[in-house]
Amino acid sequence: MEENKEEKSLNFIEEIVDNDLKSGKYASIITRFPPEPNGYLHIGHAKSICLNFGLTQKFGGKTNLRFDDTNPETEETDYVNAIKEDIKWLGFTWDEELYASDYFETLYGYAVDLIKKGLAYVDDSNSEEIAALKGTPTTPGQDSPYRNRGIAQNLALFEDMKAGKFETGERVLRAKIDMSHINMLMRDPIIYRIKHAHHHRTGDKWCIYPMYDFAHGQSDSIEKITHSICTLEFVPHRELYDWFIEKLEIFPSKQYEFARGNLSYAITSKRNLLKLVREGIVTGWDDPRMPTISGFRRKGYTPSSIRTFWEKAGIAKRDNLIDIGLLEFCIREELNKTAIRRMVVVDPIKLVITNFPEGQTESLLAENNPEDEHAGQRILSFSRELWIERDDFMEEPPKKYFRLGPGLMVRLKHAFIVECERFEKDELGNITTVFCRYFPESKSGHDTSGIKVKGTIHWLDSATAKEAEVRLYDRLFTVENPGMEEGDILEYIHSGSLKVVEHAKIEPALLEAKPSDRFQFLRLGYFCLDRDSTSEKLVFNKTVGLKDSWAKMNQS
RNA sequence: UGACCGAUGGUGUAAUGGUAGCACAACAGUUUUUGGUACUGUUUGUCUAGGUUCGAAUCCUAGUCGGUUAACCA
Repeated sequence: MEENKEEKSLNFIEEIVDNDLKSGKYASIITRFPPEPNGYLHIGHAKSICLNFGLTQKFGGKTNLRFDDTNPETEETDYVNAIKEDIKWLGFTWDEELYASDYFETLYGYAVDLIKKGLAYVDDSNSEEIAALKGTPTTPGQDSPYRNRGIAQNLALFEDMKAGKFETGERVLRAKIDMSHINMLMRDPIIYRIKHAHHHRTGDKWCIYPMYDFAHGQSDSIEKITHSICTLEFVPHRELYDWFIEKLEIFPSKQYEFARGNLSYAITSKRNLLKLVREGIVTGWDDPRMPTISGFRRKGYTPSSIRTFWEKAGIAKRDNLIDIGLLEFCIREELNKTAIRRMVVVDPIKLVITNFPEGQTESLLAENNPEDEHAGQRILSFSRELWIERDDFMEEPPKKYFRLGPGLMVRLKHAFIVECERFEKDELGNITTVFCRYFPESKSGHDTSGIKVKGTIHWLDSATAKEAEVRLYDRLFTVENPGMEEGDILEYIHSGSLKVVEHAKIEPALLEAKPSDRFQFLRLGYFCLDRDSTSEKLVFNKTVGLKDSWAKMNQS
């Protein structure tokens, strides 16, 4: 009977792996996650991480972390550390921590091999000259005047390059393939360039550095990666990838490509992400509005919600723009089950219970999480003066407004039913105080009043309420696909993406919040403690709002 | 313009020549001391035109549309 649980179909890469294992092509697989340490990991990287590590979790094998650090000018150790932290936080453990720069010596040897085979040459042309002879997709390129140098001279020149006898950019090493090849990448691609730059790991040992195409596939091969998974823009590189492996006669790693995952209302281009940081649009790489892994972490997302999200989004080869609503669904679904409920009033107005004696306090029991009976209870204090949310009162309520207004009744969550008698405004016309009478026999759990109300609102006892800062986040962009928009990305920044509430009223119990805690602020959304919190002042970040069908009803 | 990759409801993703399914979203309803949750139901789809076949989302041909590709970046 329990046999009929449906087997989820494999994605196309899992299918390839499955076939390779079943056919005996490999006894076990090795994958790798190969970030370049020149920026922080974002939600798109998480897809690749989940795929690569997920594959070996599912089929067995190893997954390496390999930093693709072949460009000393942009790469930094700080990024290496941040990347490692993010991967660990996501819940994955790599088998080996490796660096393309570990292979510089080997790679140099491979280049020498190529030269000896007559398959590489040193070119004295500069960047413009090389571009000029490259041709176009429809016209063939032309041979460089240095293309037919002898092997011995190439060997000597390449050694001189390595020895630092030339300036940055003065010479390059090129593979000798075919200047009229239909694939532009095969038109004698540059494989080594001179950069007199300090490398974050090898220091000043090298002044020549391999290009991506002469480092990535070879690194895969050295590590005996069986399935080298990358995104679609590398499809044309595969031909070169295979060519080097064939000519070098090294382990035949295979490259497979999948479509990068794009999230609506977000960008995942490192260039633009860096711009947001540099221009001060956000406070840093881990600003909760950033689509970085560290941003989502600080915003209160859990690792499992991100993993679930990519599981649901799937893997394919077509371009996509995934609704951010799916990610929000994933985190709500998890937090609904696990988050402790607390009451917080973000925009307070006073509510006075006219028939409740002054100076008296009543204690009420409130469940911590209706979805989790083991979450326990807490005690709430109730007295004559309370705080309620400004949104929960209207002077002239429309139909179907199930909250407070002249003559209307609501239940105060975990407490009593109250009926509005009158209200006061200040000289600007803002509501300041609402006066209600309460029904003592309507106490939560002991309600004998027989009164039925449609609405329940949250509240706080003004005598015991504390204060905290609450940061309300909204999407960072005004358009669904900012990356595809014309012009500067900064034109599409949502000015209301952060609203800071300096003095929100909070339950005293919230004072004990720890950094790892996540809460549902009743009727508002999910929140977590921000690292900016101090002992004097707590700061809470909004992770995501609750679904709000009232707001939706009113937006049309 | 060339080459390559792709095209299934609003979005994402299955169906591997044999009943187009799942999730999110949307909509309607039930329950509810969170306008939350849970539950039930509904709407919406194979890019176009030919062909192969008893049978095509799937195979073939052509077209259309979208993406990638002409860095001493990865």
